[in-house]
Amino acid sequence: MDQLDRKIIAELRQNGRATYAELGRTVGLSASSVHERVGKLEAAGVITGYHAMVDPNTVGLGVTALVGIQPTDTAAEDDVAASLAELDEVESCYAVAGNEAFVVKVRVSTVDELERALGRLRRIDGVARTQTTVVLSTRFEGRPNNAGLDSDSGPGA
Amino acid sequence: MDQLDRKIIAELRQNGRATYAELGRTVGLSASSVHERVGKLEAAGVITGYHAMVDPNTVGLGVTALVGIQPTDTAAEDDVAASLAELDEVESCYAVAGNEAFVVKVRVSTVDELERALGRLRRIDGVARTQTTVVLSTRFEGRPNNAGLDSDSGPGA
DNA sequence: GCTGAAAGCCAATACGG
DNA sequence: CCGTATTGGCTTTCAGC
Repeated sequence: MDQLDRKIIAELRQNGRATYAELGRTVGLSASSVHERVGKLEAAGVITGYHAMVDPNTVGLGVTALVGIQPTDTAAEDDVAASLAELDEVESCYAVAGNEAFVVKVRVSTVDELERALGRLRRIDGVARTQTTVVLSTRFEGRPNNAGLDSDSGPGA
Repeated sequence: MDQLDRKIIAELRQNGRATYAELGRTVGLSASSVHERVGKLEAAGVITGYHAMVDPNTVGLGVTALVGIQPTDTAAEDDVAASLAELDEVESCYAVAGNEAFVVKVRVSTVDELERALGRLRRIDGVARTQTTVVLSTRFEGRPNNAGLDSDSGPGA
């Protein structure tokens, strides 16, 4: 994992469909060298996949909410997480410190759907309470954070 | 935006590097038709980009936190959002309903770095208070939510 | 809007330094 | 670990339906 790898990663985060030839031109390597490096980065689990980003509003997912989940005293967190994973509308799930066991991001089409989704969340075994924060607008999201990919590991590190 | 487009989108969300030929085989179209459809989806803003996903832990970003941001009474929210966007460690930013104006996701290398990042957040003009929730583990994240991409627009819709 | 064909480019592999 | 070479597949464009 040297500077060249970091440049390749940064480029692929920005353009996941960049060709090896393009990447080679950007970082100053041959396409085959880039191919080899990317293969190793994938095998090492650094690059976990490539995905098209879709504007949620254009596919009928205009309502987003962040939902804190308080478990019952006897709940097994892994079981709760597994149940959360089964709900399509739960896009992300974080186990957190604090009063709540999890914070999940939920995306649905309408406020009506949100109500139904929250009902499904509360019906999960081991879920005691939910606390919902409605997202009014997404200012930016999933932005490439290159703190670990530039020359230093972040401001003031 | 018909069923074929939805299948193409679902496929590209899962594999952003799928070739047009592959997509064509999956959905039952020629590569050139897929090419044309994808171009239109990109032009229409449905597909906003393609990105490699990177395991944060492997690039020195092992600490994640969700930070609620309470603005001062006189703060201009757009200015605050713009300031948040200038910080590399802020990966996502949502304007939310409730006590707080924003919830942001912060990713840094260490707890020390988190402390410094929170200091930078609080120093932003218009930020009165922050409330930080440390993420203990990411169970899943950014999962393809195909609620709007399947035949119906979600469970029970 | 889809197909099929043609030209150039790329992916993937193998091999040599 | 990197570069060159090769083969087959793919992208991209365009004519035609």
